[in-house]
Amino acid sequence: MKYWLMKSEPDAFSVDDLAARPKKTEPWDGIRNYQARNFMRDDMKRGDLVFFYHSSCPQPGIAGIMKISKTAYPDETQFDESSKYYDPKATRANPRWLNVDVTLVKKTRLIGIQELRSHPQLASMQILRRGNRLSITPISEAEWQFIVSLIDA
DNA sequence: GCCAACGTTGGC
DNA sequence: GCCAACGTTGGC
Repeated sequence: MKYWLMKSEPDAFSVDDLAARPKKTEPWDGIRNYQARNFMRDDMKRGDLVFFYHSSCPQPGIAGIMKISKTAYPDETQFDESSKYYDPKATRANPRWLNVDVTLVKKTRLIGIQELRSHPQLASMQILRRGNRLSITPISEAEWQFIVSLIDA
């Protein structure tokens, strides 16, 4: 079992949006970065735990905990010409992009990026590195446990 | 709105 | 296969 952090702009899709979905479950679609796709394809398993991170917003930070409820399968939006995620080079026979399904475990208090930065135990988190743009990053077990302890504090 | 970082594209 | 140009991300 692994731990992850996945970013979303809350204007587009927030933790409250996920909470409102049937079964609190949604495909995590629209990933158009190969490294992030490969994490989903190669490393994510059912039951893996994920921090839901709000980015590009007034209060960036961790806002919830999710779990992976379905492993990677082709992202429908790549075939949809009306979608902003449409990819003309993708075909059903040869899909380029994948998504997993995520299910909300719980909303958390917002752990802001400033709070995350204030803890030396978290200094090596990829999300805190300058210029980090990767929307899916692995989290170590120690980092996971530490952040969970912050949530409960 | 600024700007640093970095992935992608395309000409050669 | 190199690398400059360009586009996007995301914190501030």
